[in-house]
Amino acid sequence: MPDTSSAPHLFADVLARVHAVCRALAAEANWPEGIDFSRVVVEPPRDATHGDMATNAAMVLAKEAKAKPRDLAEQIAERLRADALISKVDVAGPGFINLTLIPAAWAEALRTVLREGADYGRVRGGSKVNVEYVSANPTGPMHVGHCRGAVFGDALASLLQFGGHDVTREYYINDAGAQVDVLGRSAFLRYREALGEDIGAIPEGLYPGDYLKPVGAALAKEHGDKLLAMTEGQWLPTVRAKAIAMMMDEIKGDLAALNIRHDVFFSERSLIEAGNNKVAETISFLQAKGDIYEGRLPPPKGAPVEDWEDREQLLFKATAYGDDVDRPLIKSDNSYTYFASDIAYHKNKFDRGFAEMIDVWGADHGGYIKRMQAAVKATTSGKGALDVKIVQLVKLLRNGEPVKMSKRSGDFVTLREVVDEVGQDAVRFMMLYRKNDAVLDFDLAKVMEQSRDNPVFYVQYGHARGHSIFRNARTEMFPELPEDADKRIAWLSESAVERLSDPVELDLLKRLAIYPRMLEAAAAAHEPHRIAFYLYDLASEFHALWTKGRDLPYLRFIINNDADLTKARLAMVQGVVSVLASGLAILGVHAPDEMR
RNA sequence: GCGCUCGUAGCUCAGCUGGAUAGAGCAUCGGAUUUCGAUUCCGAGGGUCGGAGGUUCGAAUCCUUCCGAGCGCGCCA
Repeated sequence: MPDTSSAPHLFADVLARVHAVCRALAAEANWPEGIDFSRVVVEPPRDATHGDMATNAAMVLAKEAKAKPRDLAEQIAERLRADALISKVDVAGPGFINLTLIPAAWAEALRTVLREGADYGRVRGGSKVNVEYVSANPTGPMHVGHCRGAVFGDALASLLQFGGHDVTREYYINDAGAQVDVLGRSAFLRYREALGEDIGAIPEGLYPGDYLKPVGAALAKEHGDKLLAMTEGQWLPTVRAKAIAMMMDEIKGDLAALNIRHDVFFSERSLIEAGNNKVAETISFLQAKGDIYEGRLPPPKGAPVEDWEDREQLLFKATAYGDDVDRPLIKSDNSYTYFASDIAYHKNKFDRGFAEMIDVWGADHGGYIKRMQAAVKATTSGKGALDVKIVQLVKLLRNGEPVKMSKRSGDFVTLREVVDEVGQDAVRFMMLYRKNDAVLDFDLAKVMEQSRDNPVFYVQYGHARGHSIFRNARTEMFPELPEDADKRIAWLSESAVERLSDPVELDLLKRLAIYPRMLEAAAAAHEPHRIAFYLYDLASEFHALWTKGRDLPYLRFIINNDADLTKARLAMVQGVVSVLASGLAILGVHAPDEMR
């Protein structure tokens, strides 16, 4: 269980009070044992006129308490009225209990934001989680298609980390299949080229990209012409290994351009090393459990398979764990299927202590989820849980027109080209400004706009505007306002935040108070996009308040004849700045002090 | 044929794991507006939440079934 006590915030506080009231009632009225109170939630009501918070306690508990929801609501409401933090309690609709908090509660919420600083909303002491993402084949540089999964996985990992989990970011290197052999042969061609040979056009079936030229050159430098005298069986392991290593360096460079780093790079090949064959081990493990048998499969129904051969083969009983058909583990040439090593890989994750695993895959792997989850169930006896997050396609556009071809590689647009053009912040934010399972339009021109239409700009500008206000306050009123964040926060913590009483100010404070709750929900649902939307809303509200000050001078942040109020408002601005910075940090997007 | 994902305002999308009268931004229409840093603010119209059933106090959300779109469908990874 995560230790939420280390992350105090208003919603958790009020929820605890509601729980306490319910438990007290349960004890007095002799409700049955073992009632599940976890369904009781405290949330902001959809309609703000209903109050600050609402709880469903009465409706959720009515059945077990053998009471009518409205009656039970009245009982709970009566006790909540005695709470000093709550100024007004109403029962409404089918049994909602609407709560209005005393204004000081919001001032206190702001104090919490300032006191916690960068840790506001953070939870400590959660479970171990393995997040596997990117895992692009080491056969070339990353292309745009990889961007989304990379950014999504990275942000999800950060979100879970902030939510208290002990997160390992992992990359699975597919360095064992046929395509790395193709990579090796392609590199060998470049090696001959580097030795001066005219290789002509790259044959069909090999990788044509220029990015393999440096591999050829490196091989030539390292081995001279020695490899030329060998048979393919002799040079392939060497050439392949070199090419994979150099491609991984290339990929790591691409990831670095997006500010992404992994803790573990796990080699598929390492699973089938002689003397330590994890795949064989895993198959025996499953065999002992009775999850493997020799059998035949019906031919696939869809696109006809030309060389279909009905044969007896080694099958994993995936249907016993929720899959639609049983899955083969060994190919006709006696090597393992990709699935077989993937089972071993996920079992290995579990054996390393990860009961919780998250994989981030592209949309084209959707059909693979069931079998993998079946495999995890089987290899962990149901103790491991695998959540697979599918990221949908990204449609790359420029001013609404599809961008297909690349200047550099010819057939695909590389990740670098996109990052170089619009910057990592824009790429990261926009990749997260959509649910992962919805198709995303990414318009290269739009994300460069400096306007409200561009969420990246709008949110970052919110942060910059906060700092701009600090700079103005410094020259106009408080030369002593510290530049250093920690010192500034300490200085502002001394302010009379109770002076913040205008409804629009309180709305902003309420928005800040929701942040930890939003993070909790986003982490539980594995949905980092919620942060992006929250930040956009927060920035909008902040910009709106700023704009109001244009017409209504009393709402400006800097009030020349009222130092106390100004300081309180600066504290509020700091609250906004802190939360924007916190959220952007989780998304891996910079929070600039000024826009240039 | 089967599986997975999606379907919400004219467009692009949210909707806090079942809550109250379904929201926001563009766009449209009507008003206001030279700004502590960048054309902003207020208001209005606009919906069979793809269709039809079901589950219960209550459904955009869960179940069933159709319709439509995308992806996938032994030995590729």
